[in-house]
Amino acid sequence: MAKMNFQPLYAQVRSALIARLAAGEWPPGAMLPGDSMLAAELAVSPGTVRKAVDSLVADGVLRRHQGKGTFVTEQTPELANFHFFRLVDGAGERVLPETGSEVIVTVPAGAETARRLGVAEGEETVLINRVRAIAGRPAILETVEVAAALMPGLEAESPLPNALYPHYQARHGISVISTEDRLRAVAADAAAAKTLGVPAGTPLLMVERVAHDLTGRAVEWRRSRFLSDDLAYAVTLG
Amino acid sequence: MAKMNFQPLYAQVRSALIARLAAGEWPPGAMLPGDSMLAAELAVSPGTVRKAVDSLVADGVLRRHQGKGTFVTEQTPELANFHFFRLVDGAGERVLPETGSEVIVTVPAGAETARRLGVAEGEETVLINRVRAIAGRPAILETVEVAAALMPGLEAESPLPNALYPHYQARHGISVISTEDRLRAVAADAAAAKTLGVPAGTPLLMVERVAHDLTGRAVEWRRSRFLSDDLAYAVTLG
DNA sequence: TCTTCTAACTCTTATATAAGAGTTGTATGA
DNA sequence: TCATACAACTCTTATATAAGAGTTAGAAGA
Repeated sequence: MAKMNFQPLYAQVRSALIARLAAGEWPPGAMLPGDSMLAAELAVSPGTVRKAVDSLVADGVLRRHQGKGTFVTEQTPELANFHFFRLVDGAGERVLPETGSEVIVTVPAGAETARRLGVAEGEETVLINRVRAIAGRPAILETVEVAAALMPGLEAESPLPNALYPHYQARHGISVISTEDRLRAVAADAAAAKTLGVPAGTPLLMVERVAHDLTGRAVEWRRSRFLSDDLAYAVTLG
Repeated sequence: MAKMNFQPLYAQVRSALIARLAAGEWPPGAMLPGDSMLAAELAVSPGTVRKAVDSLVADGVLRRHQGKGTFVTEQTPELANFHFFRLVDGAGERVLPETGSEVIVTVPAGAETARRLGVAEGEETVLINRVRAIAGRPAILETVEVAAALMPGLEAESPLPNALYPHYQARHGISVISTEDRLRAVAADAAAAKTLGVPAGTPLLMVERVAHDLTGRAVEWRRSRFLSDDLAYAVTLG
């Protein structure tokens, strides 16, 4: 029976768990102590632990398996594609991108990048330019920016895998759990048109994304342009 | 201590509540019996009722107010705009549309409309064509289709309010609680370009949407085209 | 009449307990 | 050695209880 200072107990337990997860006490894929074990350790009732863990499961940070235990969600290409890659074809079936060309450079952060990532302007940033293909046809132009200090050595890790979030987690301990996406329609400029093999001015679906980790920190700023004649970005609002 | 046949008890309670809500036993804005009252009525424990109601609150069907009670969510223009209208301006601030012209006709359902709405091809459908403005400038072209049988008299209710979902609920007892949106980039055709005051071929953000009510039924098929030079569709994935 | 206090109701948080169901490793027996 | 049974652990579901906090209406007093 701990007293509640500012937040309810279960929210405090949740915060404590997030802190320990962020500190790496339980790496991705690891099993947490059982509910009753955690409850004893934190001196709260099992029901309160369960409520806190439930919220982390809802956020995708943890997952439970009856009879086995509670585990830290491990980013996999499948999971990342299912959760954060929303493209479907004309029939509504999900499509997966294939790797194309890739150029990685380190540059000082521009004004917008600095604002999106919450770093100082001019700070070192790794910039990744990729072309990705759908069904063998170049269809996605992607620009990814990450603070260099956050993921040291990223520039040297080329070629990067198709799904970046599992890579961030496995190599840099950064777990992306949510994104803020903003979608617009833009016209293909000359360079984009040439790369995608379409006329200049062709409408492209632009997705601007800021990705956040489990502490809420912005960790990636990404702009993707999609050839959307047969592709669409699908999302459910509820 | 009822035995669980197929589903856990709390899921059965949830289904029972949905059925009674869909039957109109508690109209929008009405207050439900208290948790303990419902528990006694359904012969389950208060904790089980709470779990069922919690899930309906999470789905936006109900909302709780400490000290007051649990209420059926009432669609309001504010709520509908906040939940289902995702446009933001360049600064990330939400924008609200203004009403423009509107044309309503009744037509037989085409193949795609029939498929989206789950009705037979050729069935009577109310078709609404609207132009909506942002900051005084025509910026949205919208085509809305609804099965005529679902909302009798809709055609005669012109002019319709800006937010349609509150109108569906208030006048036809249809509560939209989720949508499936698909976004693409398209080029403005001659007619669209003229209406929006831009050159033909200007990229437009196309949002195709199927709206569902609390029983999961498809109730509206909508296509909106947005002038997205200063506007974007914002969504959070988590 | 008006203000204040109280009672009764609501949801919220927290605890304790128990039985069911799925998984895994170990001990037992053939 | 091998197969089976069991024990110990996990999450899941369900119940019961209690105290805290917010709201509202009405009773009591000035």
